[in-house]
Amino acid sequence: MKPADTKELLALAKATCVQHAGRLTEKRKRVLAILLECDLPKSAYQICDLYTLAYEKSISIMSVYRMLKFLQDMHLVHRLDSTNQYIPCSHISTLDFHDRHHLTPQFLICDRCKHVNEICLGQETLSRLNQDLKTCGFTMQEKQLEIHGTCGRCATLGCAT
Amino acid sequence: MKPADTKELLALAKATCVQHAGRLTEKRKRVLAILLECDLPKSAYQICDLYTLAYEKSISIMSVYRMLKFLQDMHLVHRLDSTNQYIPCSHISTLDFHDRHHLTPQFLICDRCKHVNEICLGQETLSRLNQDLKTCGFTMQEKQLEIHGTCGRCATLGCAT
DNA sequence: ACACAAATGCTACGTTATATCATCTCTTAA
DNA sequence: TTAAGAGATGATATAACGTAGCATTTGTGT
Repeated sequence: MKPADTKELLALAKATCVQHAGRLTEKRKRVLAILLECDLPKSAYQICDLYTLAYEKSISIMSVYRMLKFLQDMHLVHRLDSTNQYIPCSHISTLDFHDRHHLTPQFLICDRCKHVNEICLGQETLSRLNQDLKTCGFTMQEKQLEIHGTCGRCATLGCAT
Repeated sequence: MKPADTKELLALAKATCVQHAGRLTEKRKRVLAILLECDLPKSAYQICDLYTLAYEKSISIMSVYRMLKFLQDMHLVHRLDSTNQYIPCSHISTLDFHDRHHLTPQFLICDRCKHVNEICLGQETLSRLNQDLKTCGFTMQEKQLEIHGTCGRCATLGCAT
């Protein structure tokens, strides 16, 4: 169920980096590639291990964190604060940094199978939510929302935890 | 801007624990008291330090985690997953465990002043949100939502980060 | 007083993350 | 083409967050 080929996505990522004066070095590209090939979100330490396995060359955890930071700055990777994990952006193939949608993603995190679905809530729902928050004087940040629950597949299968 | 006296809240907490077959021991009470006296959310390690300061007796971090776990089970304390911090429940003075509202709080976290406001979104907003998620096949968990942004006070003051 | 369960102490360990300084590499401009 | 400088990576140390497992103490009911 991959939306596009990893190679293709890496090429697009490269273009995006060039546009934004960032260098998608070989190692940074490898870290992104690892995430793109994963079905599930990974921790920085897991990425470190996968890197060593895949490229037969170890990399320090420090470097991994720095590369993840870079990829986040380029909007190619998201960090899930509620689980301390990282996933590739679902919109690499359609990256458009003038579109604010991509800056305020919502993540549906299945607590059973751990899959994450990056979505954009309906405009109406969002404005209704913002309106609610406004009555508290609160302004929602242009920041992701992490919603935990059960995905359709797991609900259907009725699979155990 | 404390909604009620700490002593009073501790008494209510005690009653709640008794109702639910939990023992609010002296140490657990102290941990809760520390949180009740704080304006801002605290990490487990901060609570550990505050305990030592306040009671001139050190406590192991292990114990703090266990006490926090107990207080969470009693719904007296919430953990903020996005920041690894703890806050007292805002509803201690009105605790009613038959009311599902208290089981699905939303937290408005100000990224400037770090204050947290525990709210309950309007029923209409929530159902609209759930409806949106349903189109993705997703079912939201009976779990808190942590929303980051700027509180009214900070927005007014225009204070810097 | 005894027996039992719950709570706490204690030690060790595992995971997540950052600080700092050294080294390497790539780009640019003289 | 090479020197200078910025950016990227290496390497080491340390801080922050969290759990496992077993020993000891405390509290409750009989």
